[in-house]
Amino acid sequence: MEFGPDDQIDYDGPVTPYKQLAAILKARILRGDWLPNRPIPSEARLVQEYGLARTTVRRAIQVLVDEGILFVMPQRGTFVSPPSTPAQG
Amino acid sequence: MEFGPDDQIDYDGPVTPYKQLAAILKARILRGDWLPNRPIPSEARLVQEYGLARTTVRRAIQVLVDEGILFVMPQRGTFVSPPSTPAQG
DNA sequence: ATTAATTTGTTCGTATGTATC
DNA sequence: TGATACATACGAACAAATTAA
Repeated sequence: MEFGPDDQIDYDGPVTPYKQLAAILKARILRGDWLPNRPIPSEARLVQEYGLARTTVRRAIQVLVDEGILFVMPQRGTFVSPPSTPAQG
Repeated sequence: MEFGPDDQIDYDGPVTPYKQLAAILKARILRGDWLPNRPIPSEARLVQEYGLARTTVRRAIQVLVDEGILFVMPQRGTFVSPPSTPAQG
């Protein structure tokens, strides 16, 4: 068994909370909880939902932004990136 | 009663303090004081608790890390390794 | 047009760990 | 032994743009 993205944060675990949240959000996206070009819950909402500080939530989001999974529209929200369309095959 | 890892360090004994501490920590882990994937007390805490220098504490921890009993997550803490599950007998 | 609420952006301070010198 | 660096987390506050009423 290994560390997987549950729905709860393990504060005392070896994996930092922001990495846990990043994994959780990624899993939820892949699961289809939020669709491409659709916003994920606001930072404030995620703070509530997972009981984390906003800085921690933002760090998790930044991870997924760096991975190209999310993109941010300032003052509008954070959205699920559309599937890569290389060459428009 | 036999010779075993007590809770106190014998500075005048034949066994070096860091080896004594390693034995103590190992005993406490096997006893279940700290569970798998859970952090053991911080280095600073162990320094206080056993009255040892930090270098000594770290040396003791390194022994158990080498034995696979502990693993360190930088900037996070030192954790008890999960039980090896070979073949899941 | 005003106002208020929402949402991301930014910064500061405090605390806790290990890492390093 | 002591000091500093680095990574992480929480809390709070404020700015700026957007949106809704």
